[in-house]
Amino acid sequence: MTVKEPSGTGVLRRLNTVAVLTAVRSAGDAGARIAELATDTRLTRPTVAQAIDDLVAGRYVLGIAAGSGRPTVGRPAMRYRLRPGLLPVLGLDIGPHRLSAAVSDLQGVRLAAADRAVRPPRNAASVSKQLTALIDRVLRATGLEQEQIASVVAGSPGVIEVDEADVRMAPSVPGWAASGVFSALSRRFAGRAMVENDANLAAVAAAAEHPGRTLVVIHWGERLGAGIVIDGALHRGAHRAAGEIGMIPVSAAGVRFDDEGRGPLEHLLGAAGIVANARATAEGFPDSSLAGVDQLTAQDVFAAAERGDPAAVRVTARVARVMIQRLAPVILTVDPDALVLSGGVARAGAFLVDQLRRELPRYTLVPPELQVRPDADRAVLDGALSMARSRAWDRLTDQLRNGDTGRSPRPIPDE
Amino acid sequence: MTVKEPSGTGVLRRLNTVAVLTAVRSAGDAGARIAELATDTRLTRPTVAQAIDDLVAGRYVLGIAAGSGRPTVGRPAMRYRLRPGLLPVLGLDIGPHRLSAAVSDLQGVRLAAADRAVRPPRNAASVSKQLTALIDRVLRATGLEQEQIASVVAGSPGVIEVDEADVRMAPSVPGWAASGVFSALSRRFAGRAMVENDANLAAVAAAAEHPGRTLVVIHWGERLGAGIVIDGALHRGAHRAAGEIGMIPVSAAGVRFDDEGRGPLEHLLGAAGIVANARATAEGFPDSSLAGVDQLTAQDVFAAAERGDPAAVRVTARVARVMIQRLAPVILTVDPDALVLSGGVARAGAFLVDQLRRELPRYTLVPPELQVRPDADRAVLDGALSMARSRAWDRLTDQLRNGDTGRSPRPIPDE
DNA sequence: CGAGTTCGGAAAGATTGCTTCTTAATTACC
DNA sequence: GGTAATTAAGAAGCAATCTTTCCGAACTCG
Repeated sequence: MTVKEPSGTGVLRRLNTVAVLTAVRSAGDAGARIAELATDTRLTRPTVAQAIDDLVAGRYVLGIAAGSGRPTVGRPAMRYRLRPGLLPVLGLDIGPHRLSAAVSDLQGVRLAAADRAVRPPRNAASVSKQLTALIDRVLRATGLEQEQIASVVAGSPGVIEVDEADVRMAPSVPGWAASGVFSALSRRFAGRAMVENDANLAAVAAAAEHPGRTLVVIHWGERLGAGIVIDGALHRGAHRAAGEIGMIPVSAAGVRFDDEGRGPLEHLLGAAGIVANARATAEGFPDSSLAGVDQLTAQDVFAAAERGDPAAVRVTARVARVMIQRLAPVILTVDPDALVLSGGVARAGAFLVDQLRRELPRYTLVPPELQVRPDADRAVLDGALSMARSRAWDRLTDQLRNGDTGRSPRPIPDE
Repeated sequence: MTVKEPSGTGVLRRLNTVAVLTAVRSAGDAGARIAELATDTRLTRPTVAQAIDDLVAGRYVLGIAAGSGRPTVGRPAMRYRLRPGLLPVLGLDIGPHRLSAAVSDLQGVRLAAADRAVRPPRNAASVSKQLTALIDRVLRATGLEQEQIASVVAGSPGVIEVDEADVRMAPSVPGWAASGVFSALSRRFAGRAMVENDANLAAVAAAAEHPGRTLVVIHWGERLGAGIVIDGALHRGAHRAAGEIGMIPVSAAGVRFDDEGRGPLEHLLGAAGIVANARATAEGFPDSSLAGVDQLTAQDVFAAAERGDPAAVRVTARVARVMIQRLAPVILTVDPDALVLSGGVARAGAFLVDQLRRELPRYTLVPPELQVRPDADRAVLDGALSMARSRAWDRLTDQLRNGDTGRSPRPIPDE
């Protein structure tokens, strides 16, 4: 709708401004001197200085007097860094049992965080209300208005389909009315909110630690999903259904959902499936510590295996073998640098992981490295923040690239 | 090693020149008028004219006088198109039984093609010699010197590993000494030659017909492999081993190679496996047309199934079911727009394809469209040419973007 | 053959980045 | 404590580019 878009020497200036801003960003908290930015961007010093002036005027960049420490000869240089608090973003983890929220700025500094259990009823209206209260709480903690939030990303289980700002969920977590929650969210943060599969967000969190690599990130807990990262970028698939490994068929029956809406492999290897397996196996081992236990969790099974309990060892070994066997086609297809284990099972302990490592070479051509993310329960929230930061950054650079030089009007609201 | 690289207003000009060249390219054979290019590139007419002058001087672009047809009011405009014959590239398909070669220009016009059977012995020296003769033949047919070939891409079965211009082949096609062949090739076309897995090249050929889409391209014949195309780009994997679906394990035994170097699924569903399966099944059907046949091929089995032969129907249905069942994890992982069938089996006939289509929804969450490429045997060569063109184009635009404006020196050798 | 239309070329104006020179601020050394 | 050395920052002149604008060229239509 722009009336006209002349692309004269102005584009060059804007391009250079973005290049300088990018260089400033990658300099991190310590900031960078103009001379350093000049070599990084392959621009000359006066050009960089010009761009920096604009960026400082636009309140994107902060100049810090040399003063502190670092003894050098010559006149001390000003250093420039991204303004702390620039582009605050909101990340959400909307699980069936727990809601988490956090705010960070573009540099990744966490400004506030909060979480709470989901109280019944779990219908859309109720959950939406609880989420709103949680968001209010974190915003109040940061002192930010919701208009200042540059981007919002929410994670939730299930296949997420987006149709013109409306969100539907494919079968998963029965009764889990995420759809209504998300439409409320996108009303509140118009144009800035998006939803993403929780396994995908866990993958984004892992991708942030392996920039540019190719990963298969297994989100393994009550449910089972995978996030596929190709050369550092999340792969969503043509229908936003990539990585749905919980649906992998394990028999000729094909894809069926169990009573809880779980796919075949998810049914077999999800936490519930592992417990069921353990119960059945324990019957043959009367003196196993698993026998006759009432409240059994997958954690208990893995812990018992690590202690050497024979039934638990048997179950765990079988789980590992089946998992790798069924995962083999995924690994052969993607050929990742690493296989990352996230989700609740990632805290399972060494025995399961050792078993997985042992089985990997048997079923794959080029076994990837197996890594475990211990902070599994924070992965989704971390990924949401990471993705929100990316989106905010992309929008900012796009803005600067075409039109808004950042120097004159359009003041950024103060913190 | 460039002494210095100032990036003044010159970069802007080079950027615009590339933009104009890209617009000219996408205009195709008909060419485009300067005014059209101006709107396409969002540049002004004088700027485009300037760039066109440079490009014509650099012999990248050809101006064609309006003359022919197309009656319009006003002064007829010059039209500009890529110079025919610009950046000739060589594509090769180096199979165990047959060598194919073709030359095309950047626009995809095929300038020459030739192929020949591989004569024994099939060692590196012998095959290399035969390939050299074939290349000489196509080059002679085009009248080009080998220095004028802008890029060479060769396809061959097997996992291909490149180490500093040296090529090794992972186990596949025993005795198939492609390694030596490729090092000879890269000596001849220094810096311009590369090798690629044949399944990957078939995928590239399919990708060219579905720009920007996500595809799983099954290369199914004597051997079994897949090429993964993500958003239009070939995905090679971290170890260049992506899409090796022939290695998918079909039993707890894991990945084993048979006597012919085939992986488990390849052993089961490759052409040889299908024939073996048919032989075994036919024993229970004495009046089947497959019973007692000496020289049986997979083609024969599928043709018989189409005629309604009960043994053949049974075998084909089973093949289809096993294939989709084993392919399900791949599809669930990638979530492609389409599943493309290429290779010899793609000519199998309607019955197999129908069976495959029928099984797809049973084993996948979002069944992709199943497409068949009938020109399966040309797919590898087409893909090689397509990839070679991409590489030549990328190198050209890179050159133009930094340094070589294309206007003054550096004359392109005449056709 | 003239009016209308579109294309192609050229000159003037404006913006940008580069080069170079000069001034400023700090440390090292005598 | 003063001077030399060193590095940073600012300013002016220059070269290159794109844009705007104008005018001639070429062709069709009536």
